[in-house]
Amino acid sequence: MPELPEVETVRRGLLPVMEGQRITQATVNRDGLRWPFPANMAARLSGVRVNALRRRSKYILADLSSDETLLIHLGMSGRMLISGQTFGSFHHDHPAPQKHDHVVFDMEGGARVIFNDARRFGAMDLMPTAGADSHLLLAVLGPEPLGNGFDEAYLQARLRGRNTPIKSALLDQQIIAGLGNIYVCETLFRAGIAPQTKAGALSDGQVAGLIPIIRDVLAEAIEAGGSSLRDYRQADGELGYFQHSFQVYGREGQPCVAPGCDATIGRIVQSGRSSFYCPSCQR
DNA sequence: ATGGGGGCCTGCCGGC
DNA sequence: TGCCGGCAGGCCCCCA
Repeated sequence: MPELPEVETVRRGLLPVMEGQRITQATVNRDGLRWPFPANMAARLSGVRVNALRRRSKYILADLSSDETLLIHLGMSGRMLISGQTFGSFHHDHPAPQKHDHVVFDMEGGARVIFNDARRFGAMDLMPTAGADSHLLLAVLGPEPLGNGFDEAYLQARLRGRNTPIKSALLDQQIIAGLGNIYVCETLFRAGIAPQTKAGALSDGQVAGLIPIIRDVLAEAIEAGGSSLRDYRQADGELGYFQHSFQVYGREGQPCVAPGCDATIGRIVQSGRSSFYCPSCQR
């Protein structure tokens, strides 16, 4: 589902209706998603203010006035749907409840935020804000690709000697946090590196070259409001449009976009995931 | 330690 | 129209 750019887009969409506002009532419609929800989650979320809405990798973190932090993961199909906003004289009414509306936040400003997740691969948890970084799901994550801790020396060190394909290595959240299948495919195309290449076989120059490419791909996707496939929607229900910029993802059998290249985009399966690539441009 | 595969869920799409 | 197989943005867990 949502990779880093989509999660960042969702976070930005939620900011105006959640940050600095109180959750007047949280409604929890099932026991859990991927894992059981923490005890008394609805009560612990009702009546508290959202002091800050942050992102770490593909997780949204809401720091609450109760000194707890709410962790939200969208899994593959999770969406945050917003209603009840007023734009000038236009009021956006709340929609009728939908299948898979698992958690509902009614905000003091009148907005309603609904966590809807058909496949239930998503997750929510609550933890003390003071120890949020040491949460089991967050402590193991590698650096943020758009942050200062992600540089040539780091990535070279992490890939050195690794026998796994570079495709799998870049999907490994412990090496770099936030990339998913789409943006790894697009990154490797731009880098001209075949997805099957062993991570440890890349030259230092090739690894160094990946850094700005990863940053560019992610920044462009955030700028475009993410990518919208079957399940993903921006927080306000609008569609992101980065999917129109895909050069290889989902383009099996179509011509390569590189000038002068007459090859067709191929697809192989690695670790159970589809890798799209140009067999001519990527070596 | 590392790498690969299974499984979790539901929905959608294409083919017959 | 209906059924069935294949596929989907993530990621934990188990096994070799």
